[in-house]
Amino acid sequence: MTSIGKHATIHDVAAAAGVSKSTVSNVIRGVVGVSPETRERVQEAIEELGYRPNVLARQLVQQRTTTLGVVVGDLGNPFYAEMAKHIERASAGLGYRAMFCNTQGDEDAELSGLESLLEYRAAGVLFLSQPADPERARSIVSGRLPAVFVSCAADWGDVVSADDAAGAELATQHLVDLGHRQVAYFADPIVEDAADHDRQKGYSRVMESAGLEPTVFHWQRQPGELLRQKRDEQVGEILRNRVTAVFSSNDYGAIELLECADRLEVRVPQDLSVVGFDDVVMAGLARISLTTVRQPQSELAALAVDLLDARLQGGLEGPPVRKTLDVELVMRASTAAPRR
Amino acid sequence: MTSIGKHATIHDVAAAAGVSKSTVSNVIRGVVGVSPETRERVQEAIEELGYRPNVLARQLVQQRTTTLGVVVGDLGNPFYAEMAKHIERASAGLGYRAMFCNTQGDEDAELSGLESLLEYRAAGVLFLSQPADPERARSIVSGRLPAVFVSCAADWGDVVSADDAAGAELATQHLVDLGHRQVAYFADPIVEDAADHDRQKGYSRVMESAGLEPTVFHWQRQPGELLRQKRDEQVGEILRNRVTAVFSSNDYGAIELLECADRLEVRVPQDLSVVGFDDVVMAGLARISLTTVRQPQSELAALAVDLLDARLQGGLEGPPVRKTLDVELVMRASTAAPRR
DNA sequence: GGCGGCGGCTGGAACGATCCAAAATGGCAG
DNA sequence: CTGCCATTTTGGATCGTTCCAGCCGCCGCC
Repeated sequence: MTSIGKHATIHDVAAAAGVSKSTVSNVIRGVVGVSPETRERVQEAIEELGYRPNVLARQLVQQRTTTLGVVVGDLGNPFYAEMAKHIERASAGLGYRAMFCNTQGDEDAELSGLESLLEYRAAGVLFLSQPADPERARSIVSGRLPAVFVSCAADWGDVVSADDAAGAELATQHLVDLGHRQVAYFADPIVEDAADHDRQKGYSRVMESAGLEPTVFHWQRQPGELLRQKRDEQVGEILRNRVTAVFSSNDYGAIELLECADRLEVRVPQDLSVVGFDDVVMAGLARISLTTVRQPQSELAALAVDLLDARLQGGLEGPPVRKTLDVELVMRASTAAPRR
Repeated sequence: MTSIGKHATIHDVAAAAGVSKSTVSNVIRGVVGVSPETRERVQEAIEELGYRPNVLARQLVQQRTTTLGVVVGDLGNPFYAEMAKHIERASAGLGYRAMFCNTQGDEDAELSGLESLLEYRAAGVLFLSQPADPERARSIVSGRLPAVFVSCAADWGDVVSADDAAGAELATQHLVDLGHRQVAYFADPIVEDAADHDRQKGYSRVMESAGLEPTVFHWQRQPGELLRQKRDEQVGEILRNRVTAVFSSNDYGAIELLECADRLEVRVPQDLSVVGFDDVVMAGLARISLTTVRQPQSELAALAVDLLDARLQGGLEGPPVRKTLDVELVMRASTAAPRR
């Protein structure tokens, strides 16, 4: 084996069809002004040789690529994996190819990923999560490539996000309407980014206008997997503070919370109501049945790619743009009125 | 904005440092025989201009790329998403970049993805799931690029997989040891590939040597999302057949089964024991707590990339190789002895 | 019959790197 | 002062495309 059989070039096709390479080029690009017979002959030669144009050479001479860099925090997190899928599909739909950089929240991985994207002359960059090192990321990308932030934010690129504040208000209001007075907010366990910030604000607003006191908790960030016990302690702590409902910055954290509750034999929703944010597929499983705020994932992805495309095509100029999509509260079995 | 600020080239650096482009090339490639002072000067110019070598140009002249194509069925399926993450990491470790093609089980998407990989002159292809159209995939890839099949199989490329048969035996034996007599096998809902086949064989072997009759079920394949009701009917059907335990081809299907059971108010594990295969992260959640067979995902990924690297470096020649990794039974709360 | 116009085709210069052969430089011995 | 060798540097060919300017031959018109 190992016969990595060399690829046919445009010259080979030209020779086989008895025309010049320019004509072959005209045929594959579908320009007008090639006679039907010639076109036919060239197509046959292409078929015959299994010729595929070399994208590298094309992009080199054209001075632009159709590669979109996608920086994603953790493909193991269902929300990101689902977003990645949608981004990939949206990119392909507009003729782009997505190149993923999974950073695992690691600054070095993020930086080398970004450098690599520059070396590949990516046409633009999509951030699916707040950069771990925003300053360096900015200095590497800004001014060179257009950047779009999806479900996170920075002032040096376009932003596409769900209406985080409104979603948080829906979620919090839902808990307040159920009769909860002690409602806590749990920040994202990994990165407390702009999305997190807006959700927290929405939460606080509703709490205050209901005359209640907002309480924000932060997961104890620990390296490695040892955080389980730490988390149980934390959750035990908040329950002792007579918290009866929690709004978590996202489903990932909410499901983590359900885990803790199960271990501590705290019943959900009887002893504790939980609301998440994202509506990942898992949240809809009967065993999880998490009340949450649905983000329109595929619309977010499509809009983000459209925006990047507009920047690249020159259809959009000027300062960064900020687009917000509506969200929706999905009520499931993790919320109920507090026990008297 | 839109100032997609042109990238500096090797010429710009050469001019800035007052040397020839060859010298700059020598510096960035780290070849010996460049005087320290010159090296220093060039490094400064590179820094100054924010220069990054153009990978496209390099790969064009070198006639090889470091791009690995990865064909994956559904990034929304946690097993694939987790594998994708590991593949990405393993690739980066050996200096490759992964390019994902999410096919969503669609033949057209798969074919255009593969064509695209050829156009990018990918160095090799990794299949994370059996191709939807094996014949065409073969004709496009085989003989041109080395291919590695991870957790699936084909005779025209190297195969890296968990010991599917042994895992299936562990799982089935576990159920038999618990006292189950009516143990059914559920095939993969999406693709019944080579991995599925081996698992089924392992299941049958244990059943027969225990003097029990193997019963294989196939999920009713339906397009769209209308299958929920269909599935409930199916599961109702098998329970009426007095099946007390099910071994599912993978966790995805097993979790689907748990869903049905919950809807039908069939208690797991009291009325029905369920074992999966893969040990996706979700299976370990307290709410799911699925007994399953753990596949060593990161080892599989690392081995697959190593193998592809060996093929590319010429360290491995000859006919396709088949590597198998050991698996392990993880006992959780979805299995118990049958009720009398 | 000459000539302008046009459709169809072609040659060659880019693009930005690598890498080899050859040239420049410099030190030292005869 | 010359010749020789080792070290450092350089020019140029090359990779596979795109795309522009120009060429060729044919047709019709005056």
